[in-house]
Amino acid sequence: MFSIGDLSRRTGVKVPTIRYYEQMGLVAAPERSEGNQRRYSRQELERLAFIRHARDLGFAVEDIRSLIELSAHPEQPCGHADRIAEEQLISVREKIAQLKRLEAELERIATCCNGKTVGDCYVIRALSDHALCADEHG
Amino acid sequence: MFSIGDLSRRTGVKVPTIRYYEQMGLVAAPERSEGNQRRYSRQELERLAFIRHARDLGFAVEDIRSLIELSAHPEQPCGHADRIAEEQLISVREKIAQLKRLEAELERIATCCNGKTVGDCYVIRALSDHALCADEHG
DNA sequence: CTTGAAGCTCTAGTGACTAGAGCAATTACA
DNA sequence: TGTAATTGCTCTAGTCACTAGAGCTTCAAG
Repeated sequence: MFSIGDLSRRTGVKVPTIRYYEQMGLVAAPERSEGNQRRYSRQELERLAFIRHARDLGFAVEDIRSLIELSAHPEQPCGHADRIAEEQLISVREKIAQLKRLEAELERIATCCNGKTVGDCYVIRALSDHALCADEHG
Repeated sequence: MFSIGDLSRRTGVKVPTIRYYEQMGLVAAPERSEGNQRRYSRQELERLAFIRHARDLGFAVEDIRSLIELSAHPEQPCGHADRIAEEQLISVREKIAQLKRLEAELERIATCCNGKTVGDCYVIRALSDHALCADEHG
């Protein structure tokens, strides 16, 4: 049996976050000690590790809920789980592409500032005048 | 003079967001028509375009507030504006690196699922068992 | 048996908006 | 000039995924 602090240390999920997940129904309400403290089993540790891992990978809490439901029915086809992961992959790729555009523009902005005062600072000018942008964004 | 809707169309910032920026003090409260509707000048249009652009580049509202304050003092050295842009560039690069790690793992997860049912689905297994990860994350 | 860490519940705050209710003003057209 | 559609107004509350703090109780070590 693990206390909520044990669970936190073992999974890297903060204590208030574990309680928040319980409130959201992502993890079930565990047993309690006589003094009303949460006591977790190994199974619950594993579920929390699963959640942690999925959150690290950027899955939304709602997606994680779906994945958990799916894993509770191991006899069903796994197409749905696949689709969730693929959608996540697509959205990660989009974010990367977007961020690379930002990187390019920020590089241009941040490295070209030869002005000495704000009045001729390229950072400010570039943000003021969209025409200075090399590519379209937003 | 522009109505809030004009401003929205010209800058791509949604109407409620413009009002929110006013509340946050990012844009000044504009003149009002006799019937109490907001009326903006070209200067205010330009400031909003600046904000929009900076938000697109991922600057936090607080950073934008700093940049606006800086641009109000064009005689000062621009090192601060530079620093904000450079920090932004660093954080964008970190996000890209992180997302690339996610992409790699999601690719592995989403494309290797040869199972027919959830019970042997790689997506679920990979999320359950961090040991299947090729690299560390989180 | 005491002390200090860890736990409990509850409320409220974060950032950057977004949505909706219930009105008032403006604009386009007849 | 009338009227209907559109746009605007304020205000409150909701979103996501937590995080912080108050004020109390329980637990584990010495």
